[in-house]
Amino acid sequence: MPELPEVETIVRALRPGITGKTISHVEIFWPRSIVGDCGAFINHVTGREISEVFRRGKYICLLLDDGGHLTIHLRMTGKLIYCPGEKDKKHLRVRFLFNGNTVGVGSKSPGECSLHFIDTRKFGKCQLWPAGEALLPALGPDPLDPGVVLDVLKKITSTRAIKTVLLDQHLLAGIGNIYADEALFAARLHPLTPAREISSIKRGRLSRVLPVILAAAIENKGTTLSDYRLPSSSSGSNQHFLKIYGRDKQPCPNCQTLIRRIVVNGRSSHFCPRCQKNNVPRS
DNA sequence: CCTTAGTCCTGCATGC
DNA sequence: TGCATGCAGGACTAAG
Repeated sequence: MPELPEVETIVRALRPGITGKTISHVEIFWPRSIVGDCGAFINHVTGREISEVFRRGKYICLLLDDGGHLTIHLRMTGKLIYCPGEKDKKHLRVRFLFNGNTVGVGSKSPGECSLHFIDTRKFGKCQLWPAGEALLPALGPDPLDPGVVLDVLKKITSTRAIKTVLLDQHLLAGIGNIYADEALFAARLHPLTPAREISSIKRGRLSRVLPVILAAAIENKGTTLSDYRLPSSSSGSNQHFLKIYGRDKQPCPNCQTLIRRIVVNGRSSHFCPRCQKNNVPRS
């Protein structure tokens, strides 16, 4: 599942390839991949030049030359792939064709390239935000911005589990299941710890490790567990460095105690029962 | 304020 | 071997 580091990796790869290019054609193969009316989407987007490519939480954002934005959320299985040929036709949902003066990646002719939005489970969404309309207004601040995580954690008065809070995109934008578990392990916090009961020492610890873990994952070009790929269709390598996520019943890298998996807020959560002690009744 | 269940989907794992 | 079942999961919505 693409989270902040995966989306950041994709944005960095996309930026030199499509900035300054014009969207010459859009083809929609699964209409529900578009938020709102498909015809209006095509009409607005076609002929627009890409002014900027950036990330906001888990959203890939394209600033268009008319001041509007095109956002893409990959959810679980979404991918943006340059010129993948015909082999992924089965899961192709939207195809963007670009032309312009910059050098296309994997393109047949100079300045031209196509970008395929491929999404097995069809949960991903493309959305148009007209000029003047606030972009993603409900999204919280970015956990990579200095001081942000500590500020947010300080303000929490909620009794909700810290795992739930980390996944709440209104509070912090971009953290998903993998990096929430990794950060809680590094901070030695049990996922069910009520957020407002976390001591200032542990709050400090969590706010320190979270940006480091995210930055390291970006360095590794993201975590490829199944679907996630770079636009070149190559894999990330951060999966080799995960310490807790997906390691149910395997020994903790710190103390060899067997890692446990529980469900918090409907999401699977992995933790070490010894390193991540619980103040709360029950494991 | 909060939590839970349902919705969207498909591929893969499980069980008989 | 084949078929049925169920599970995962990000964000949103409705219900309690």
